[in-house]
Amino acid sequence: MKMNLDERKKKILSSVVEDYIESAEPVGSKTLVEKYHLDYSSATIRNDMKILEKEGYLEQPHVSAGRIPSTKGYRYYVDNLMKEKRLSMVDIDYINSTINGFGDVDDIFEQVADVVSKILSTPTVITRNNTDTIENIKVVKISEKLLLIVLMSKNGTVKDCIAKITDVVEDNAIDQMTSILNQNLTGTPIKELHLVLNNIIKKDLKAYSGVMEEIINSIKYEISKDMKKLNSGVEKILEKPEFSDIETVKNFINMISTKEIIDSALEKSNNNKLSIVIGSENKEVLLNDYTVISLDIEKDNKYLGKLSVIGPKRMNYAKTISTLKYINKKFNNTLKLNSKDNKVKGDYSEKRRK
Amino acid sequence: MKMNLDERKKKILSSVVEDYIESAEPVGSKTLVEKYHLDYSSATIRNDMKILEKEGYLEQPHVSAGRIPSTKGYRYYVDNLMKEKRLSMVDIDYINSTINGFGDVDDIFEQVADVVSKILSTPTVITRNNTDTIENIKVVKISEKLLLIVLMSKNGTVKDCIAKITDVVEDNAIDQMTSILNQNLTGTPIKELHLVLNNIIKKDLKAYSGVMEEIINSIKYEISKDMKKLNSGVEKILEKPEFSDIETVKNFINMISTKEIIDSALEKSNNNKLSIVIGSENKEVLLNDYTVISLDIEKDNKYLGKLSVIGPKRMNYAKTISTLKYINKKFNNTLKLNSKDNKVKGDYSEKRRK
DNA sequence: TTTAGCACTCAACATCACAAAGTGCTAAGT
DNA sequence: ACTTAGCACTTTGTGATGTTGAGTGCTAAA
Repeated sequence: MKMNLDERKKKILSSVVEDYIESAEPVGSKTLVEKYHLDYSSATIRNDMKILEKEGYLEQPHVSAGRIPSTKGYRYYVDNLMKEKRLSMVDIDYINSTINGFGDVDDIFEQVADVVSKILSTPTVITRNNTDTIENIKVVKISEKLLLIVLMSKNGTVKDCIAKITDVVEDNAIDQMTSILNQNLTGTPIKELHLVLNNIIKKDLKAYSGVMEEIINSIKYEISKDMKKLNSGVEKILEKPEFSDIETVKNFINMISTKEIIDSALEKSNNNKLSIVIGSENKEVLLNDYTVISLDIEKDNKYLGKLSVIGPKRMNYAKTISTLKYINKKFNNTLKLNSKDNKVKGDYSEKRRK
Repeated sequence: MKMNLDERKKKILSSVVEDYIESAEPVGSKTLVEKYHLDYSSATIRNDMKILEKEGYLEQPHVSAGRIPSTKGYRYYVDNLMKEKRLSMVDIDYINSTINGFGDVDDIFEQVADVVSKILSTPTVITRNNTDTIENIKVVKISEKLLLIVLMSKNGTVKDCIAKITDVVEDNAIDQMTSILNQNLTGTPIKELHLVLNNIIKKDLKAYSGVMEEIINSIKYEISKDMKKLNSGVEKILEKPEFSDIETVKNFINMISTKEIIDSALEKSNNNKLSIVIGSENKEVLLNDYTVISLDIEKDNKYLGKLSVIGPKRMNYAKTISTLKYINKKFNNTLKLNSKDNKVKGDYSEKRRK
């Protein structure tokens, strides 16, 4: 049930939001008249601001201060008032020169997170989708006592780990183990791998159990590494004026260091590819002063993971959104480039999918 | 030219350091008499403290405050007065249950850094030695369009990366490339790999240049990833009272986010395996309020890297040192365990060393 | 419906006084 | 010659008080 604001109120709300995003100071009626060329007197603006406050779009820190946007105010601004902004050439160049397509999907995620963090001066978090499934496993003997195990996932991530073995293993034993692993694990979601591995060791592989146990333990260790990665950018966000209070800083650092909070922040909240969760829209109370903007990364309609930006409610929504939209395009191109190569000159991707 | 302190002065200095480490408050003469059972009046203590201050062991924040240790004071304490403390059973258990020996040397470094960070509530930094040399390279075809390149180093680190290729490559071409890579790269220090790779591509490998270029680019990307890794623990250190000032917090976060500063902090400063650099002994000015304690990790007299702890000057030296010493032992056992296995039942390590 | 004018409120800052902690020095004690 | 009691002195921290300035809400007039 959204109130229909008249044009003047929209202009006022939008100006308050934009001024506050820029200055971090409560915005007064006089500032608005002077800076935003509203053709009304400050008294008129004041009346409207009062109404906007009653309707819940604005808040007043105290009676003799200007107004700041409420969560509802930011929401209205983002949904109805904000003008899309083109990303600057500098930023575009920076993105293009940094995303180089080396490495697997994981590596590209990290490169992207790093770029975004730099452009927006804000911490970013990568969440990889753990519903990804195992596509193929290879075991390679790299020396007498070391096996390299390579796990390829359906969505193009390659994980690998080293198993140290104590017994001498014949090449054909390795081949057999590899094929048994593949028979059992192909199609298994990575997050269930743990269970399936335990079953294998009990059921099928008594014969090789010594070596197999090493292999399985190594895989377990590898997949236990976290799928979420905080890409710092913390040092920059601390320069913003909302972090002039020591408690805020500590709470923030604590928050982004706490896995559970980040988990909850990044729960999928709607079906948009670009999700914006503002202030108190966050379920997690500690996040109520922050905004989390997440971009879902997909490939061939498969969800690969997401890239999230965490900042104060007073973040530059327009720039953040245009950056993420550009990144999305870039990401698709980088991934598609890989696929196209495969389709044109060989058939890695088809093969993987069959 | 170290002044010889008499017993009473030693006791006073040691008590001031220990009380200040515990309380973070300047220590007064009365506190010393009461809490540390010095059998002298506060006036006597005051006289001695004055002398200790004149000699540079103590400082006074202002005239009506107690004393705090100077860098020289901490140094004297660490070198002459500190009593070694056994690590608690809880901590020992925690270390033993966490360091599991999975993964390669890199992984073990990370596990160790994580444990130390938790036990000491302090940020830790891992520095891997980049004078390590390439021992062996393998190229494995993991699908039509993906090659896995495995780099094994002399000191037991395994790095690997994926190369996406566009041309079909025969198995024997891969074998040839592998052997050319090995001929050229074996013995090359990792930090010079970059240059050598450029030479190879110019000189030897025109024939495979397309594929080879992909391989080489992937290797370059992989080795460009940083050898230093900050293992957070920042959230805990911020709770310490020295971080009640907002500027201190920001400077600290900035400092540990700045690669160059960390680099300089970790420069080898002496020949001890356990190096302790206190406050203004740090070359880097921004580190003058902090102490960096680093443990060199070696295997068979080869320097593998180091594990460093960064904290306020007022850190718990005794506990930090005993933790690191225990970690050193643990680390050696874990590495030796690997070697022993190899010696007893096969010969991976000898082979690698020949 | 808009606006000028004005009384009112509140945060932020400065000023002041005072208590608490701890020193340095002097003079007396051992 | 060393130790100590006693006391004046210094400085920080805290709370009380006053002042300033920004910005509002309301009233009454346009």
